Amino acid sequence: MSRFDYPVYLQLRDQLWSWIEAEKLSSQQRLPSERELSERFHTTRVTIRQALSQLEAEGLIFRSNRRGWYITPERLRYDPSRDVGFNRYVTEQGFKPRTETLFKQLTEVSPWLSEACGLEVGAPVYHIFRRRYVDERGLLVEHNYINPAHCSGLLGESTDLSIWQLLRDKYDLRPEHRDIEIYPLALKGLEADSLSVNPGAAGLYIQRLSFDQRGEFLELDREYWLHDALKISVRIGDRH
Amino acid sequence: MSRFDYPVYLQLRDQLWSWIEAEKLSSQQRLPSERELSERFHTTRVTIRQALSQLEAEGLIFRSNRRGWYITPERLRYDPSRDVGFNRYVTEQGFKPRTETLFKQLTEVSPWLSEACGLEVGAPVYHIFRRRYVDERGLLVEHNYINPAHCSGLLGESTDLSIWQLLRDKYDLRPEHRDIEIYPLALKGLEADSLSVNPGAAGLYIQRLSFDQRGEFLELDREYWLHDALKISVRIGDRH
DNA sequence: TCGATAATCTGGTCTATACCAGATTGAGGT
DNA sequence: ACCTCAATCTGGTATAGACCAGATTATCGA
Repeated sequence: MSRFDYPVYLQLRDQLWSWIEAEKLSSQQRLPSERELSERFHTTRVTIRQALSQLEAEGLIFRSNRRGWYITPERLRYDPSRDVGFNRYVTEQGFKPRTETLFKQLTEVSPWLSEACGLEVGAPVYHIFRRRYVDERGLLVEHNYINPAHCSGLLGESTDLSIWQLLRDKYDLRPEHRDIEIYPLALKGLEADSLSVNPGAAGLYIQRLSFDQRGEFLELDREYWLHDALKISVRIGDRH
Repeated sequence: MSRFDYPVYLQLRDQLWSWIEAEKLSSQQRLPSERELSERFHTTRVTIRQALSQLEAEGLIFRSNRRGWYITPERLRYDPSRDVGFNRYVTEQGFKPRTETLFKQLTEVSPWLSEACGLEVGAPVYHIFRRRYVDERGLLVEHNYINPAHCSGLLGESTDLSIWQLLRDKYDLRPEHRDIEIYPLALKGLEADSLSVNPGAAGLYIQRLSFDQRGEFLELDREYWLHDALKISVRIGDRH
């Protein structure tokens, strides 16, 4: 009952999968080099790479720039509708969070940002760019564009923790409603570089546009996640 | 100011992008064959394929099994929290919807389904498997698992339209709350075959677990979308 | 002991070629 | 005008080899 046309790279995929299970490789452990694998499985490097890419697409393994292939950790559960800080929900799930602020600046509203948030082109806006880690693997980068109207001096604060918490506790600002957009995309340019992945790597884009109690634009959040890093989980229509 | 290490396949990507713009190729139009492109751009087929894969990952083009490369249509906007049928919101956006029921059957609750929905293993459950098209491109396949308790005879109805509408109008069943899960995955097996894509093609998984007015399990919906087919758009916390 | 440097290892890119299977096209026969 | 079947075109898979640049490791000198 064997399928004749089952291609070699898929057979290799299966063998690699079994091998990983047998060796009980766990999160963040490294696989042998491509050259070693291609010898061990009697094929060429090109074909072994096809099999590895397959497992990468399936989220079992990931590559780290010119260092090797590693076992992908469990997906992080994430609810973009809840106003809970990154650090908190990562910790809740038993992982170790870390946030790096790559830059923060006061800048001017660009045309596309104006389109999205309603502020006039050229108006002042805070722009924060951060990278977030879980167990020391960089999972996403995030652009925050914040309306400085009611939170001047924000950039003087530490932004390595929750911006949401900062806005609430220090400036009494909280999102009243939000527009959320989610879609798969290819990481490239700044986002790919910041996450040390090759251009074209699969990613997930999450955008949150928040308005405060007054109905004014509060914040635009643009998150670029690795495709294998998260599982979005939302509960809707529950009163509890 | 040229970057020395900008790889050929990314240069080709840029050239192809420009070429597509210049030719004003539009939705669903076909590109020249890989062999022709590799001659035209003075490179090998392997490298041109890398460039094409890049554009595929970015969602500009898609491949149709051994037929060629085509321009990807605009993404469909989709709100999984709204109880609006597929046909309606596709039409609203100016596209042409179509649904194909690939099979429907009364079957038994499997262990993983029991885990998800709370019904006992072996209990009866309706299982419907459908494929959905937009402008004659198959964008997703969908498994519906429905609790037959309050809608016996459902399988006798036509399931090429909205199941949600059927449940509401004929059986007075409506989802009261839902648990939604979303994450990127690789399409494979039945789902990849049904969408005529290669195993490992990037996809988006959307699961909706619905409970009715009584708090009883109503329906489990598992959708497998092409990665470039949709843009999820949700509004949260708005009273309008 | 430490820091700089050289050797080595890794995945990333690229060429050239070959054959296969599914999809499409075209020629011929009715 | 239609069907059939062969030729052809397409992307999919696979081999064998090569060189590059970044990352890591080993070595050597201060």
